[in-house]
Amino acid sequence: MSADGVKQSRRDQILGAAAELFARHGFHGVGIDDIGAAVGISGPALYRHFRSKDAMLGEMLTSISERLLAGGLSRVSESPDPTAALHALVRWHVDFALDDPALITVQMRNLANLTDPDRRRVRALQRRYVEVWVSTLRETVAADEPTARAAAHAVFGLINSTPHSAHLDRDQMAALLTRMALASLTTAGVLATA
Amino acid sequence: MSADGVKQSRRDQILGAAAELFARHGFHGVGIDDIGAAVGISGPALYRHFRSKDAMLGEMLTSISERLLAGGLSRVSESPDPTAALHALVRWHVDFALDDPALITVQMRNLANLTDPDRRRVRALQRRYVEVWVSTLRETVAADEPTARAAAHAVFGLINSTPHSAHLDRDQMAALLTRMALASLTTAGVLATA
DNA sequence: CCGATCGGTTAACGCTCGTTTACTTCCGGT
DNA sequence: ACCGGAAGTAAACGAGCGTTAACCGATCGG
Repeated sequence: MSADGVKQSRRDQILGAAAELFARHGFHGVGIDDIGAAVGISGPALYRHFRSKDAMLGEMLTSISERLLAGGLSRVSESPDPTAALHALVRWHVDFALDDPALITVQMRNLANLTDPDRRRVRALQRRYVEVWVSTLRETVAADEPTARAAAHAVFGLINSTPHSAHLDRDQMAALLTRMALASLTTAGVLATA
Repeated sequence: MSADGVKQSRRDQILGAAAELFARHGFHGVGIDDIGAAVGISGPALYRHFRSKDAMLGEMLTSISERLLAGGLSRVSESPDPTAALHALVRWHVDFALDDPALITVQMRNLANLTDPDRRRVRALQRRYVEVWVSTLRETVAADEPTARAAAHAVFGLINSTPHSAHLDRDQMAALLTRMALASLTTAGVLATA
């Protein structure tokens, strides 16, 4: 058992089940026994894999934020120009939200339930991710920095609305959200400094 | 004490404080003592005004949903044509979100914590509100019904992002959100059925 | 003047739930 | 064959919290 292939899968299985439950019922609305039951073991057995319930949420949100940031940075760096970068960012965020609706929901709603050091870590990562969007926006449309920041948050809200409306199939939903996001950001006069 | 002028103010004061706390820490993250302390009384005194903690959330969300629906219906009925109605709806929702960020946050995040009958009531009201948007959207842009529904939810997400980014002053924020929302909905080709 | 009611207090109860403990079982390496 | 650790279980503990109980002062209509 030198490598961590199998061991990791158990941790990831637990984190996945917990994410689903946290998304549906909220962090405090889910008991340790519920999480255990969701992966076929019962209750305190989870403490063989995580130090505490808080640690589970911490690891979950940290990993989400890291993945978002890493993906955003790589999309931007691989884009030939700022406009392409903005399109790539939108697609990246849309794909993430559609592929992991539970994770996106937990990240949106459960920041407040993090432990203080975990919250600092996660918010630092989130700030850096927002910064990627802000600088890309400032290069593509003429917007002052606070406006670009507010617009970025607004687009996150738009894209992250995915869990609340699953009535379209994945591809149509992706196309719709992408078009709406780009229209809200790039339509002439929307972000321009008054 | 036939009229309810003063008595209502105490209830409303409690509901306002509770909304603020629920928005910041989540329903289960707030104790009955915290709510009491926020209005200067302590703990169980709240039971002179509400049957239970659940009842507080129920009344809060029901009243939000009723206000949203009533406002939406009246804006639409007072508009001369569908395009004006859509603009009025956007303005109405933006104003609501900016004036009561705590209420909007609670409504977005704490539906799951409602009692079963309360949740049924609130979701029925929300469905009717969405329906107002869907029918207005279908009259203004050529969109099939599922697309219009998904677009409505997406715009709610965009507008409701307000609590997460207070870096602009109210009027600039209102103008920005309104422009972004309208652009995402009315830009040619965005909602058109492929 | 009086008594009921309204709004508040503190103390106690009881349940839920995260965490710990003690014990078992299985399996891989020497 | 055997030892050790990984992974699981059931039971107990302890804190937190929603709710109830018992009690008290003020206010106001008759």
